[in-house]
Amino acid sequence: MMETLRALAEPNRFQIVELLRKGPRPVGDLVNRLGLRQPQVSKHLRVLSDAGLVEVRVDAQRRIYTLCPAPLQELEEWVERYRQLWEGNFQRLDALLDHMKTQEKKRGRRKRQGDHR
Amino acid sequence: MMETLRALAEPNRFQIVELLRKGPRPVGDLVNRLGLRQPQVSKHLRVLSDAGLVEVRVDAQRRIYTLCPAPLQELEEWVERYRQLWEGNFQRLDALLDHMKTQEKKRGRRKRQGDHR
DNA sequence: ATTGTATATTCCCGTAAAAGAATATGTCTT
DNA sequence: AAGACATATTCTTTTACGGGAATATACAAT
Repeated sequence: MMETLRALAEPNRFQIVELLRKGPRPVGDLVNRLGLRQPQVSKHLRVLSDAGLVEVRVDAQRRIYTLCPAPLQELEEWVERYRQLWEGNFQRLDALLDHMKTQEKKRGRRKRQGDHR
Repeated sequence: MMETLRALAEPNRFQIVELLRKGPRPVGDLVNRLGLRQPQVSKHLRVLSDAGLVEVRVDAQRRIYTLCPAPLQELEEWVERYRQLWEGNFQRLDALLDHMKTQEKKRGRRKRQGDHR
């Protein structure tokens, strides 16, 4: 998950992923579309590959890169756990309770020292 | 979008977001839960704030941070555009066609030079 | 066998960004 | 008013990472 995010957080890699969304592409293709030089593209592809975001298929001298669903799927699942945020504010409660609990100690400490607020 | 990803890509900030998912929290609370020092937490919160991921509510000396839905919602929408990836492989087609088009030029060039493969 | 083409890798450099330490700001308590 | 407390900001140091240039690898074509 962290690795996925790190990989996507770089603008050029993000673009690569966007391009690959439409389908697999060889490196040269990507080099043309992005304004980047071939070595940098290869390097970015390496990072994406390490993150499991892309896979290579070898076709003679060409390397055809394909987007991998898994990490994106994971990302979606993760962000979906945040739905409650914009689907009603039934959060506040436990957080506030939790917060009050944290304050207890300090309040107690103060009382012990004669806090008569 | 890019800013959201950049912000989330840092492990500690990611943790902060995870913590805030359950509800708003003051800074000190976060400092306790993460193993971080207060200034770093404040700095990370600054980045998250700049990315629009959190908002502050002032409560006396406390600053209560709350997660903002919008950027996460955007992120979800973005990743949802990738659903087709794991919901059937009806992609390949246009990509391949596109790829073949790119190859035409070169093939033509080779032919002109007497490519009799 | 030689040349050309597609891609990957290595090394170096500059910059951005994170951690550490110290300090500033503002509010509360007494 | 003085001290404690919670948080933010600044400055410095260190580390990570992306770009550039050169080179390596591997397959293709003649």
